[in-house]
Amino acid sequence: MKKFQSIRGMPDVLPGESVRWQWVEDTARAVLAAHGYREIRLPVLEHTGLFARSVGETTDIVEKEMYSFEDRGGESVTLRPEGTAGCVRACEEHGLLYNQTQRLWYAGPMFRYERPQKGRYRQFQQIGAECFGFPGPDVDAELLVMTAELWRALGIAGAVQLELNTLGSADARRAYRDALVAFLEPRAEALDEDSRRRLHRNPLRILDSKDPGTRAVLADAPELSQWIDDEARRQFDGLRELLEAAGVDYVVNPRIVRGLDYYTGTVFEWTTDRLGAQGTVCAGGRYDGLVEQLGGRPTPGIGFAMGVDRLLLLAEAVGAVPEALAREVDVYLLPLDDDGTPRALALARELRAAVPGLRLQLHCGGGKAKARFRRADASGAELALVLGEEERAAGTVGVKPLRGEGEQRTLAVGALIEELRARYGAGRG
RNA sequence: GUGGGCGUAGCUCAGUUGGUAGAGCUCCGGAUUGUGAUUCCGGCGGUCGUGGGUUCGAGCCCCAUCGUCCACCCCA
Repeated sequence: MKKFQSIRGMPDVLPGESVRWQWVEDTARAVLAAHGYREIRLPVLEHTGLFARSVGETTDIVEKEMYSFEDRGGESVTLRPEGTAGCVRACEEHGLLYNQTQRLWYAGPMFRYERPQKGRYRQFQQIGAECFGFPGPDVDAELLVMTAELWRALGIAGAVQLELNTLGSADARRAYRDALVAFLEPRAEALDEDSRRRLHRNPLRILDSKDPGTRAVLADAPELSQWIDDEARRQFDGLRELLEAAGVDYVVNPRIVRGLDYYTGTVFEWTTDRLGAQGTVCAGGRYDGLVEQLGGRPTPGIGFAMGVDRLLLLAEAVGAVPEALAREVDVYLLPLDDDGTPRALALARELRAAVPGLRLQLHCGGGKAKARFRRADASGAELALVLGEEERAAGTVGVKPLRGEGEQRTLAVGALIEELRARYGAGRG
């Protein structure tokens, strides 16, 4: 019979890997909570129109990467390709932006129909944060300081670099766009094929082209910086001062334009050179017009999203993943024969109740003593708790170290609990 | 969507000019009727990604297809 495979670009996270994901997610959760950000949980499916209107009709994401389909009611729905649009929608729908500010975060899978490659999957995990009602640049700085803190907590601070740019107000951006198109149109034949295609769809992306011919044409092109309005300039300079005061290093990269239409003003990317072509690990920016665009009152906003898949790859590449994650079981309780199962079941329950945080795995599946100890070893546990006929009769437990030196000892249950509390109890060092 | 590399046991991989498929690890059993990891012996495990074609004969050559990896593109 033909076996099924997972859908292309939608990888499984296997046991052994999943603890690493939990480590990244738990660390991020802790940092976000420490900064007063609150979690919002959002659906994975939204009306297709939401993304067309926010991300932009002519962006690559909307044009060719969305998982869109008709539901059974004939309505066009889309598996979310990013989180900001749904977050704004939810905030508006529930009045979260009415005369109040918000600092929010969310996590979950996003979907884009792209050609999979290292660090790029069709279903991928993002953690995002969004702030509403703050004109900046103070929250902008807070967000970036917070991400820098997360990189430190994950042990990847030395492998990432912050790149900043400002796109100016929506009007400024539009004016620059027109000027750029006016400049490039007569020189179109010197551009590469991709850039010619983008000329009327998404001209700012041409600035990012790697084609030598296109780069030569761009050398004399009008620069975005000359179109930046005073307000955006003031914001950007303010942010730079705050970052410098906070000791967060950055470089200004005028080529960062971002691929989603809703960005205005400050934009940023955290990048690394350790992951090949997929070097952006976290990116975001200001989107002061988005709430209004989706039918709300004018509300300033800023946010970012980070790719959990890529952060994990990066942490692995620089050896930042803690060794301690390898052990998922502390102790392995094995009755030596099936007659010991009832007592083992009861003892397991007693120990777990007495030692919160203890990870105790009970032997199941029978077998001879030899096979049981082999399974104890394979579980990764540090200690085997042995429950044979003798121990049962005496009301004791054999305690055998499975790693390193040490002889098997026989302890009464009370003494065992004391020892397990000291070694594995919640809050242990 | 475009270009290229790679698909052999659960895992990592050998496999000669085309001649009926191998190793290590894992797993199971034994040496050890209540003691793992080390040692020794034995065993299970494969429609060689899938479907066609060429050939007396295909893991090997050809075509298609799927998957995967890398780059472009795009982005987190």
